[in-house]
Amino acid sequence: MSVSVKDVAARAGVSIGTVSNVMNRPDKVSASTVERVQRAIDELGFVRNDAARQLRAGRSMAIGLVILDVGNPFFTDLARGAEDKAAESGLSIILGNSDERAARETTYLELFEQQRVHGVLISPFGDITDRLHRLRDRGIPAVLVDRTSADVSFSSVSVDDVAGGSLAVEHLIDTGRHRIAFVGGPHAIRQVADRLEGARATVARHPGVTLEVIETAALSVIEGRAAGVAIRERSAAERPDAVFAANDLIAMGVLQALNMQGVLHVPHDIALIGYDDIDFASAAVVPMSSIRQPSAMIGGTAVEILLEEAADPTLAPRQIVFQPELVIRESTS
Amino acid sequence: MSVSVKDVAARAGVSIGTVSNVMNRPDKVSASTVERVQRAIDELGFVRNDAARQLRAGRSMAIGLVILDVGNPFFTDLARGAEDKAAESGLSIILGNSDERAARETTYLELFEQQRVHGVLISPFGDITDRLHRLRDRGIPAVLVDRTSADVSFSSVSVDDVAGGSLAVEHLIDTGRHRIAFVGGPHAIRQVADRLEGARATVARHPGVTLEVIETAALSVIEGRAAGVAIRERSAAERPDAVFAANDLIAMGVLQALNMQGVLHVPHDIALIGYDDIDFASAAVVPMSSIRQPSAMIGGTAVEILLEEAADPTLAPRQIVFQPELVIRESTS
DNA sequence: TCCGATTGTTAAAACGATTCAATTCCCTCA
DNA sequence: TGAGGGAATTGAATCGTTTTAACAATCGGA
Repeated sequence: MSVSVKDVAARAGVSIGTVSNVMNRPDKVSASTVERVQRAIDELGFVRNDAARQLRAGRSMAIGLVILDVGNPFFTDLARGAEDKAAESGLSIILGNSDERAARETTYLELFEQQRVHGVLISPFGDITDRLHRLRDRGIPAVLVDRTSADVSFSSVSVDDVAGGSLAVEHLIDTGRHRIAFVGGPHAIRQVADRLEGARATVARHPGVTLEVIETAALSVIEGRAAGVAIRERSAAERPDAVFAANDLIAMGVLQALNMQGVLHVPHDIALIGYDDIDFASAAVVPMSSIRQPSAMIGGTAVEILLEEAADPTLAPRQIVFQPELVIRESTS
Repeated sequence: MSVSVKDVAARAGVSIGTVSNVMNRPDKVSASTVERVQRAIDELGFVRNDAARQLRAGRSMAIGLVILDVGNPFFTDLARGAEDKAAESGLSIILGNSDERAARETTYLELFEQQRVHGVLISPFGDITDRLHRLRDRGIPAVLVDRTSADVSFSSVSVDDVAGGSLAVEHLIDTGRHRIAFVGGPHAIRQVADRLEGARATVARHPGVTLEVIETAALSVIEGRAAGVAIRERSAAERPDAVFAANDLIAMGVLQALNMQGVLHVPHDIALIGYDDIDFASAAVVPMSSIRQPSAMIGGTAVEILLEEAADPTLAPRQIVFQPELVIRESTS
């Protein structure tokens, strides 16, 4: 059925070892043989069997990447950064979407383990340190992305979310807001918790400013909209005068809800700032202020570290932390 | 280093064949043996080697999916639909982003061929019919997504883009517009060409209505913005009074540009309608009218067809065409 | 002419799981 | 009691590639 090196070797009148050499170390083979084998390959339409190569090599040329949400441009940008960097070394990325569900996260890690991937990049949701240790014991390194590791034995590439939370709230206070609401969740997600922590710390430094916390079940537009509706329906006295959303999707949902009846106006009645600075933030009903993260660079850097650790497993883990950046647009001015 | 069936067999005191049976046909093995082998597996932390399984099986349990742009929510929704459906049969999806570049598209197809994937779903960019035929000759079926195949020997799942184009322009004309501009490109992308064709046909049926075509280099927010700036800078007499964008990303870019100086107002000065109805469309500066496509269902249906063809290669190819739906929002009222 | 080095090529042994024909064991029934 | 049958298990072959040790051929130098 399928054509193998054996067929190529027969056709070219050489041994299968030589065919392999032509593909992997052409310099070890005489020019005339290379040419002959190459012609046989073309004529037969031979395509290497990756499974066989992997079996022999002991590991695959793919990197597993698990992200929290494919619907979030922040993560797709991150994935793109990772993909580009991986391609430079001839590796490919297998993308898994955990969708903020522990079961799916585990499923992907099992899959990657079975595939003997080159390494794993993960934006963790559940508690997976055991699994990551197991992977490492098997020679598969892991790097956490968008998250500093609680377990410092793993490298991580992240953004200082506490600083980002501060940056956002500081800005809201600077523009004269006093009653701030934080919208986002679940708090089990470290990024959310950190952003909230930054917000809390900053509020604490400013007497007279209050912080209300509205927890959502997920970081999605839908959840944001629900929270926004709840805010809109309050009396003016009970409403916050500013909302800090845990990410831009939540922020867009909140914005939609506030805007819906035309009675509340952003930023006049309520200022709004998001997080991630996805492309769509600047195109929103009211162009949204946000906290920018270097998403593609996070992905690229994570791949770099992963490859270094794959090459030398004794390397000490590193924690790379990028600084976020405030982007001011109409929603807070 | 790594623990294999052989180790498990030794530990459990059975042959490797039995270990394999425990994993694949437990009913063929006595309960006590199953239990003993299972314990050995757990104790040793055995994980199946996928490469070896694949090598033996002849093909992998993954489906390759090539999409035009991961940054476009339409495609990530489609991918999610495909992933969910594939998971039901224990298959996984390997996602490749061609980024509207023929070279990348080819690279992914080569990769999938080497991986002996179960099948390929592709939203084609370049001319790949030869490659797809080759894949099929090797027993790898392919289904085109979001695109009717010019080559009817392949199945496809798509949306009637000509009808969608008509729907959009019909609506613009209904709301009193006469000078319509179509923004999008490259025209080499079939979806773009079809939407334009639908637009043209509709305009032709309405005397007095003109259609101008502005071609962009890609279907991105950036490209849309550039086109929007060009429109904004024209004199009022030369400006169109409506824009039909080939997709929502382009539309959002156009919207940003028109909105920028605050001199032009959507929909008052220029009406705007996009295509795809991505989540962000309703959250735009001016909530955008759009043409909705059942993105997740396209992905799911494509996987279904693919699996059927993989099971029975003699099946006649089918062309599934969904109908698009007009969604009216502020940008055209 | 012979030796050692160099270059090109080969044959065979992995890698780890699956599968299938062959074997063992035990039970039942005539 | 012995033949026949079913269930459980085994052993060996197989998938397609890479790798390595061994071998052959060629050549320059002594």
